[in-house]
Amino acid sequence: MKLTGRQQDIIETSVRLIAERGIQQLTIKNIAAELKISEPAIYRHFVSKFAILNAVLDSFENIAQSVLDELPVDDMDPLDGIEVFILDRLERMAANPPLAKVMFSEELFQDDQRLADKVLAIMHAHKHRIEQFILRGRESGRIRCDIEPVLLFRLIFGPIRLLIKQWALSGYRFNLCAEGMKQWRVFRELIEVAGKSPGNIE
Amino acid sequence: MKLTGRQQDIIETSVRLIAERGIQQLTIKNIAAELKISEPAIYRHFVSKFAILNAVLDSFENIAQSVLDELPVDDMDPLDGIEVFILDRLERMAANPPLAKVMFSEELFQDDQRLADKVLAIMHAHKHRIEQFILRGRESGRIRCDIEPVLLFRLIFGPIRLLIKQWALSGYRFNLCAEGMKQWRVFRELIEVAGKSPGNIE
Amino acid sequence: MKLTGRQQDIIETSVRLIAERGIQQLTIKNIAAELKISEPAIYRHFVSKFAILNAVLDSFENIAQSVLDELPVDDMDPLDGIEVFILDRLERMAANPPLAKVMFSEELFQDDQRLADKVLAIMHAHKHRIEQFILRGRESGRIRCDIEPVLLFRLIFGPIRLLIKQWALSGYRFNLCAEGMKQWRVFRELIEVAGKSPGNIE
Amino acid sequence: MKLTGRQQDIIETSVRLIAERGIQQLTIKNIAAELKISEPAIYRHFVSKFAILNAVLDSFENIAQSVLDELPVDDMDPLDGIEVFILDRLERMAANPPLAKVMFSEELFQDDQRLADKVLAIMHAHKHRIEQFILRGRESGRIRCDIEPVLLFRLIFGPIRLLIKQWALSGYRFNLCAEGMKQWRVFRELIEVAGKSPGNIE
DNA sequence: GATGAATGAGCGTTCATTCAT
DNA sequence: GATGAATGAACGCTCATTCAT
Repeated sequence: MKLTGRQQDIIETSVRLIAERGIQQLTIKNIAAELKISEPAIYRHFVSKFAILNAVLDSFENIAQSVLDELPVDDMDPLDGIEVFILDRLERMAANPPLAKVMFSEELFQDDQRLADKVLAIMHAHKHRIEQFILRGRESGRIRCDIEPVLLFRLIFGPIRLLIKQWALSGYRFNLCAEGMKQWRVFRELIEVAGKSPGNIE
Repeated sequence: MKLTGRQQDIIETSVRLIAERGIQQLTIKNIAAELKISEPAIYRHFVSKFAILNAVLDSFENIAQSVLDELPVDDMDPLDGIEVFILDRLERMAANPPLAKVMFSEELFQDDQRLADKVLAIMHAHKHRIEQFILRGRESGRIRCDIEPVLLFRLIFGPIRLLIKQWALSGYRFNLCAEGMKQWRVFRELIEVAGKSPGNIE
Repeated sequence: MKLTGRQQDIIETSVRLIAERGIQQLTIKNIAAELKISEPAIYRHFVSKFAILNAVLDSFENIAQSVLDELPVDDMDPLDGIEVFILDRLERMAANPPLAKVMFSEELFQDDQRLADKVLAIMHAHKHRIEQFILRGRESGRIRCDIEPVLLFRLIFGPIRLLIKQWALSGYRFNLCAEGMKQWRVFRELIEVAGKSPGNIE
Repeated sequence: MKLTGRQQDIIETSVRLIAERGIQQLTIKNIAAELKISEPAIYRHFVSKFAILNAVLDSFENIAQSVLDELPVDDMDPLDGIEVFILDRLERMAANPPLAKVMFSEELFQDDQRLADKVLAIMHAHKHRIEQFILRGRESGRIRCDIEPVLLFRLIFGPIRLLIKQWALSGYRFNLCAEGMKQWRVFRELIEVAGKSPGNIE
């Protein structure tokens, strides 16, 4: 599944086009124009438009997986793990703003069932990750136990998603990472059980 | 701005088509086929496709405004006001599931700047309402003051939006209102300042 | 299966285009140009190019059936029945020369399995008709019995097909019906059992 | 006009592609794919697609000529000469079934006037050969004289062509040579003048 | 000899929209 | 209030072919 340089160009351009002009404007013609090549040239690199959208989603999947696979998140304090996860997403979005407009827009890929399913799978994997942290946090006593994990997940990620959407709609006019961390930490305090972090004296 | 019966049919059908088959399948042909009339007949009721989408957004706006305009929310406890607002949205979505797939999908209207702006305006009005409640809640001491209103807004509405999206993606397979109220109330408890509800000893 | 006027125009034009310029030149663009309408206009009358080709074959089928259904061929002398059948085909071809280039060109429809099957079915129906005559001719003693019916069919129809092809390739430069009748009758004499026609004295 | 090995590969593949998938599927891409080389590589061996089709027709021409040039057909009994000719064609087709689908399909090359003319020339040469035999047969009294040579030609070759077409359309499901010889011989008996074969008492 | 990348022309098809009836 | 017929623009995609490597 290694991508050639041109394939990466095409994916990047596609994400940008969706972000800037909407999915209806994601046409082979527009992609080609952005890359300054002819339309048929696109087909040397992807067999169809579907293949392009599929590769776009694959790249989202990779993004969603990469950090956590590299970090020793399993040894971390679960709340720190969630924080790393969130910060990673925020930083990626900040570094590649079009992502923010596209990545959490499940409706965009509704047109094709296969793509819609893929989007769903990514979303679930995402959720699964966070819930793992939550469960470990409950077991270790770091996270208060009086809130169901599924509700906690929405309380953690819902605001972050909304923040990202606001950032995109605002034309990227505020500091996403700073605001995002503020957003997360204010909630973290609400659910963190004080004095239970290892080595805490208090 | 009164709509004829046929106009309402068209709007309703449009929302359903977007929800069920994606915005790319919202074509004059498909709308006409659903309503079992010819394509040119659509133009008797709306001058253009843009006008239809515009009317769809207008209907969202009306939905977003209606309840609050009728209820004496200003005299209510602010937290109860928010609760009424959320419950109203949930009930509307539950009663008209396609709404859930469309109403919070700002990207769908990205194609046309005028529509995108309208979406933004609706979202802002939305946010403004909730923030009014939050401010009153702070003033009256019913809501804890150590969380910035903007963060609170996202903490209240982010999870609800995410829940609605999950409900739509799940094929409407759980009880939206029940789950939504559970979601809201668990957070309400976190931000409600105890002993300040009317009739409480201070 | 009634065709509108425009649909008949399109079929007729299609047959002519295939005949004059080859199947590769049978494009929606060319059909539209011949009819002096735009390409999309074609789609008001046929849902696809496949549907057009299908209708072309249907029209062949009708041609192949029509005469025999109207004539009292069952009461005829079988050899006369075959003669009527052949003459009918020749007259139709002569009246509509493009037919001659297309009707017996099974390869032209090879591109789509459904069309290829339809061609085969027409061919079989054709063959079945002739063989019925042959069998009746054998039973009634009008046709010599020392030649297998299937071989007789090829001896009757093979030369006629070849003649039609030569006529088409020659640019329609000879009298098809006259030559065709000569062709048939010379063979008829070879297989006709003399003195067995009703009322013959000899 | 000597062909390289690769050129022969390309011609052979082309004939097979036309036979199996229709002339519309005879594309440079498909030829290249079959030969497992790249598309531009084809152009090392033929300057254009036209050149390929031209070479295909040349190969048909060679096939049509070869046997008769090698055999002492001029010294043969004319009816035997025709039989050798027919049997040769049948054996070639049986040995290379795609040929059967393509060789007598004049319409396939209709797209280009130069190719269409070439097809016509082959057909004429073909016809000329057989007619030579017929004339010699008449002169030597071996073939009945009451049938015009041109009609005789169609009576001889029409059924064989039809048989070959039926064989191809049937998916090559019967023994072509056996059936073909049966077909020819039943007609041979009809036109052969008895008692004139060499060694017969007169 | 062969390839990867590219292209202009053209394909069948769908789009929103118009117009005469 | 509705229709059948039509259209210019655009769509995703394939074609034969070229060119630098």
